[in-house]
Amino acid sequence: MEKKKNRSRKRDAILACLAGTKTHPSADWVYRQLKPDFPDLSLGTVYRNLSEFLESGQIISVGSVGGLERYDYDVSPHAHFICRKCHAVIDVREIPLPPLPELPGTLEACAVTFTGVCNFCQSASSDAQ
Amino acid sequence: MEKKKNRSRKRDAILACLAGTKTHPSADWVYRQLKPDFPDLSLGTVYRNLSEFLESGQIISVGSVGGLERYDYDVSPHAHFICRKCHAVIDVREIPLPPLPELPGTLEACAVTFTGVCNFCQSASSDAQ
DNA sequence: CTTGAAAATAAGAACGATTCCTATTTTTGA
DNA sequence: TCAAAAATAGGAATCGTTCTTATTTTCAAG
Repeated sequence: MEKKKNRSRKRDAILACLAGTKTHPSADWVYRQLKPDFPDLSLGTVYRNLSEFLESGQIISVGSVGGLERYDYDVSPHAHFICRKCHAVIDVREIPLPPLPELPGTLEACAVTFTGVCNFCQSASSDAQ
Repeated sequence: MEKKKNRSRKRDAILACLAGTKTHPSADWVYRQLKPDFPDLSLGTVYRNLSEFLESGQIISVGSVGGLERYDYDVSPHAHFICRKCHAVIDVREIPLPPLPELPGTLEACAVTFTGVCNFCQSASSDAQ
């Protein structure tokens, strides 16, 4: 028996915030983004709603990047490139997944994550020379 | 100019502990594992040494699983299956990586992670019926 | 339009993993 | 044997996240 959900302007705004960016934000980023429009928004509300979106499959988690959980509105299959310097999370498409091997359990999700230094940080550090 | 490293019996034991298990342990697991043999071992020492091993490339991180960072002595290319119920991390081999697309930065590492419910938890929950 | 029960929230306390700090101990090379 | 450098213990501090409780909002029924 699942609980009835009431409408909430703030919940809508949190989801819209995720939908409207490609930055794969953290809870805090969403909070700071919405705070001007919702001066009494609390960080706990952002966390609670993000958790609910996760559970209902409306969003996915990119995992913890630099200690901050990052979220993604795009639930379609794609990979991520994560910069270990600036912690940018960038979509990587056109990754044809290989035929899956036998797994030690039932598969629910698959994440492909590349790590390195993004082009921006790369040129920034060569400038610094 | 890199710093000279002195020998340390505890550091050796921490690395050996990782080398001797396939459970992809957390810092706390390593700590509890070694505490009987090193009664004055402190958790900070485990964290510090794990960080140093990470930085020197002697081990890799599996990422945060259920809020705990998990480490892997096996640095050869392989994937992981993570059970969302018991948080087991299980090696998955024979994943031929697809030809890589153009990436938005320099590639340093690639992680392939499957998520689901492991066979053990699966049968445990069907028993519970 | 009321009204009351359920749902959502704000505010901040609590929690827990990890990092940091400092005095002490260990290691190493001379 | 000795002194400088490295490593550690112990515990405080940090900080992302979760939890608690009193208050506010939503919504359906009357």
